[in-house]
Amino acid sequence: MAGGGERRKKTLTQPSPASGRGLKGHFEPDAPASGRGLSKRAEPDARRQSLIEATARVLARDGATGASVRPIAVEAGVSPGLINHYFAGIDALIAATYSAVGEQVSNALAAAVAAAGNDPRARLTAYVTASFAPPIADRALLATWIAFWSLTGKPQIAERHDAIYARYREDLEALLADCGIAPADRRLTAIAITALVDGLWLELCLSPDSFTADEARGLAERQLESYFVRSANSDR
Amino acid sequence: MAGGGERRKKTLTQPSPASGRGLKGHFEPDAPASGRGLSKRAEPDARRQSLIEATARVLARDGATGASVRPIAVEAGVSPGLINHYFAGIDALIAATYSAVGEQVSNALAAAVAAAGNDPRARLTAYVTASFAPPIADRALLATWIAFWSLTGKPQIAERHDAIYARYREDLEALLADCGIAPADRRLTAIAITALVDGLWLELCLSPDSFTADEARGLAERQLESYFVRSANSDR
DNA sequence: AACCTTATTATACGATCGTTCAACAAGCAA
DNA sequence: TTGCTTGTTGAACGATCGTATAATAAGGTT
Repeated sequence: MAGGGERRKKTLTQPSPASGRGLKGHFEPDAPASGRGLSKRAEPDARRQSLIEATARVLARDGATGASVRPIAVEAGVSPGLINHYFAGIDALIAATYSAVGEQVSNALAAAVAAAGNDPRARLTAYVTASFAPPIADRALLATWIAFWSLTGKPQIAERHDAIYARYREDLEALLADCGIAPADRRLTAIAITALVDGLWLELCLSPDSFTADEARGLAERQLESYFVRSANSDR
Repeated sequence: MAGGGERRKKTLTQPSPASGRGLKGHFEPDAPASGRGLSKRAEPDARRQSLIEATARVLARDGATGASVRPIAVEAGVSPGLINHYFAGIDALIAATYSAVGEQVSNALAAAVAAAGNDPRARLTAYVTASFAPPIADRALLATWIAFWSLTGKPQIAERHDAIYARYREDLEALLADCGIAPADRRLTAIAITALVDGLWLELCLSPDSFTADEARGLAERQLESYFVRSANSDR
């Protein structure tokens, strides 16, 4: 919508006085911004990934309001124009970051399950309580997540949200199945557990003084127990 | 750095063609924005209230990103400068709106409880399930709430959040007490119920296709039951 | 009437927003 | 070497952000 299309012919024809190399001067000669190297002519995939990671860091640090083109470019050690070379716009970059962060969270949960051994109940508990320990229980991750929620008005972002949450519930349903929860109960049980965990996680990050991570873990475990008690009663 | 600061001198020196009264032109002559009258020299308290309500409407419509001075002023049928006359800044206005909307929600829940009659269990159920019906279960209200969450980095907003949630849990604890939940259990029970309801409410508003309001209500009711079953067992 | 107080408007400022684009630079092919 | 492709820069645009402020308008007091 912004930016014209014809005015440039005259304006920029004469080269600007000091535009030899540009960016370099603002940073350490070869290590831009925050440690990421990648200063020149990166592999397209690596550059895309680096931009996504920079966006995630900015979202975690400054939330939705701070995640604008220039700060992200600075964080990535790159000029602002480059973002539009790799992504259709800032919204597309943020959407891609949503998917990437969602994947990371998913991996962290999977790791917690894997570390729990082979007992189905232990694996389920691990999956559920992982949200109350690092790296999930993290104020910065919540800020990132809220930023995504605040953008679900755009269909592009809403799609990612649905996909990420659907997968979360799918994983949970599989774990419930391994624990012997009846197929007809799995869907709603997964929804309830997801909601409880989300709500506890949200409030735990938002105002950590109202209860502790241990209390949250205890509440989630009790909720799980109640499903098995009920299931045992109705099965018999 | 961009845009320059010198070109404006010319651009804006001549007043915009139709700026006798300014805002008026966009709307009905004497009923600015959305029905609020109050066009000139209002009582300070009424004006403050009208600005807060306009902010709430804009937050509901456009979320956190859209809640900036000018759109709010348009919604209130007022010039942008007036906002800084009544509030220390846009952040203060939004904080005040948080309190006001929190109060409204609180009132809506109280009304649901009052409508439920005298049976303590019915009153508790009404309080809990009111979140899955209008006016609470509303995409626009969620957008408002997410906007507040996204600002909890600022201490001013975080305080309001803590106060609002503390009150929510207090009310819930009182209802639990009426239902005979042991004093020692009330705090954590209230936290768990709040979390479940919040999580269900969040996802119900965010992606309404994953489950229905009725299902959410059913899940919340079952959770309540489980607390009474447990309590009955341990009491006897 | 003249005066004072204050609600309100309208405009301006400097900063920053997302996007565009001509120019520069790096690597590869011929 | 010369060309060609393309990653990359830096500057500019128009829009909009939050805030400040001089001028105007309204109401009340004397």
